[in-house]
Amino acid sequence: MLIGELASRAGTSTRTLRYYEQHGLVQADRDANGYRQYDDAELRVVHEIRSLLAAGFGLEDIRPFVACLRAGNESGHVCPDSVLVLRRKLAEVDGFIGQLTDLRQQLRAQLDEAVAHRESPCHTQTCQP
Amino acid sequence: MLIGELASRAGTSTRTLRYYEQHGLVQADRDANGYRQYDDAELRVVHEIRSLLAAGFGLEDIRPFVACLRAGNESGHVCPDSVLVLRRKLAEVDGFIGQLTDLRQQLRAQLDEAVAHRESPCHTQTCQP
DNA sequence: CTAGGCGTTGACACCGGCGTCAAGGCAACC
DNA sequence: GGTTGCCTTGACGCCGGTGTCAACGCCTAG
Repeated sequence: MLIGELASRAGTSTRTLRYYEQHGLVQADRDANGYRQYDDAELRVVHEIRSLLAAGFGLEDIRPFVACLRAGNESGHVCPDSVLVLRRKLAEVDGFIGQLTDLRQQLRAQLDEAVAHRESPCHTQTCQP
Repeated sequence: MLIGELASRAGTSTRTLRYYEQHGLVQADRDANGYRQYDDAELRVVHEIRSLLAAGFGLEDIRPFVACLRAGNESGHVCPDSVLVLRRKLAEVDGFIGQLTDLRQQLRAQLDEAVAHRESPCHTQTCQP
């Protein structure tokens, strides 16, 4: 399979595939003319990468998942290294949710305050005399 | 007040202040020699910008808050335009929290799955014969 | 032979809020 | 006059994943 076919089958671009290869995530043999030749298994790898990226992982984090797939597992998530990354990400997400929840509180408070303020004697930009 | 003093009083850098000015958020008069001369009120403006940035707003979003302060209000949050931005941001944050919550669910599920998998016959990278 | 459709590498652009360095002017003190 | 320390503008770098263009090679069909 050439790069264009893999790209369209994976729903992405050739640019993207070359980028993944450059970062050691996707592998390709070369034809005599220098064209990349892809194994069918690479399609799965690319799908794994795409879904993890969509979930907010970075390429570095994705590496162990790909290695896990290449090691012959049905899923990229079952290897110890992948699990470590999953745990770390879970913690990150929890922290992030916490921050956003705090922020949400503040925003609500400021909104309420602003609304309350509007009922008091005029202080706003658009007050009419 | 010169730029260095404002920077240290506001806990930021001169680069940052010039950047804000370039984007129309901070204002300065000029001395005869071209030096920026800041009004005391600008310190407050810079503080407002810093805290909103820290809360995750972008410079564009911050503009109305600064305008509100300049209009003589005690808080930058009380003007209609600011309130619009606050509402929009609140909605964004809610959406984001929702996405992260979904993601969290998926991560938990994948972790649990991986752990369950490890108890079944060996499929992982590091299995010993 | 030529056109066009695929492949190759290399490099710039983007976004946003700065850090950081360059090359120079101004002020004040020794 | 020289040093030090502030100021000025301008410009590149970063981060990450990708779009996009350039300039070129390969292959096939008409």
